[in-house]
Amino acid sequence: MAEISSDVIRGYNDTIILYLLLDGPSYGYEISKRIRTGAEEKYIIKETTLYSAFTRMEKNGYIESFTDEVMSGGKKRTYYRITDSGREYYKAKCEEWQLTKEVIEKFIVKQGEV
Amino acid sequence: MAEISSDVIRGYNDTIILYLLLDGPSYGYEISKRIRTGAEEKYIIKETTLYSAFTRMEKNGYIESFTDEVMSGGKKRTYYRITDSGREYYKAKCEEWQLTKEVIEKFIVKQGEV
DNA sequence: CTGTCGTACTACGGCTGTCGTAGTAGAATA
DNA sequence: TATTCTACTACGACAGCCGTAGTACGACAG
Repeated sequence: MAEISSDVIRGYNDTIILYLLLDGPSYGYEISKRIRTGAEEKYIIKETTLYSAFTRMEKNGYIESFTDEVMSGGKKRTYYRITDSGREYYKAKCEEWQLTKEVIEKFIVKQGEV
Repeated sequence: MAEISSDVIRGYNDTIILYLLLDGPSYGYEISKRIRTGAEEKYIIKETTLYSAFTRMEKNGYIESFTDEVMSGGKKRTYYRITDSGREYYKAKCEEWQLTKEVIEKFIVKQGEV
């Protein structure tokens, strides 16, 4: 049974997270679950990957964080909100994806005999 | 102008090379040019990336090398030939690609407003 | 009342593949 | 005589993913 390529996802984890933040602010644990269900269990993001993506994207100005007052699960939730710059980045990534896909598919054989 | 994502390609350079070797043995410089033209100049593989891919794939048994007797361009050409194991790997990668693409596209908005 | 599961993270270090830079070497072209 | 093209090789840096582990609280089962 084929697995997702984490080397492809590599370039798109940030994009996936930003997509989910378009609906409004969210936090690690929830994003993680929404990725899993959104991908129909075919892709489960690793916690470390997810949280390091948050740190990186905040540094780059694509998202902003704010902390919940209430404790949830023994920790304070850190929420993230997408910025305008994040929206632009997301858009650019979507365009890039179309191009990248086209290129790769010139070298991929669908179902045919190899 | 959007550029190809080298973080996506990362997982597929090996696959692209193997695809080109399906036609018969070839060598670095030629593969490089065939990638560039095959991708309509939208993707140009870096030499270091290409040659390190050869080394890796030979180690993994996906390709075999043999050296040309004749000198070409001041160096002896090293040809590579795909193995059965390489063909299997290529096939698996093609299937993986379909799945990965599906997953990513659940989080990508086409042309729509963001 | 003790242990496991779920929530919600943080820290650290290793690995892989890509990439920049640089060098070698001969033939061909200007 | 110099640049371009061919055909590589070596070295080291870097980014992002991932395994492992630890912290901390509530809820629920046995």
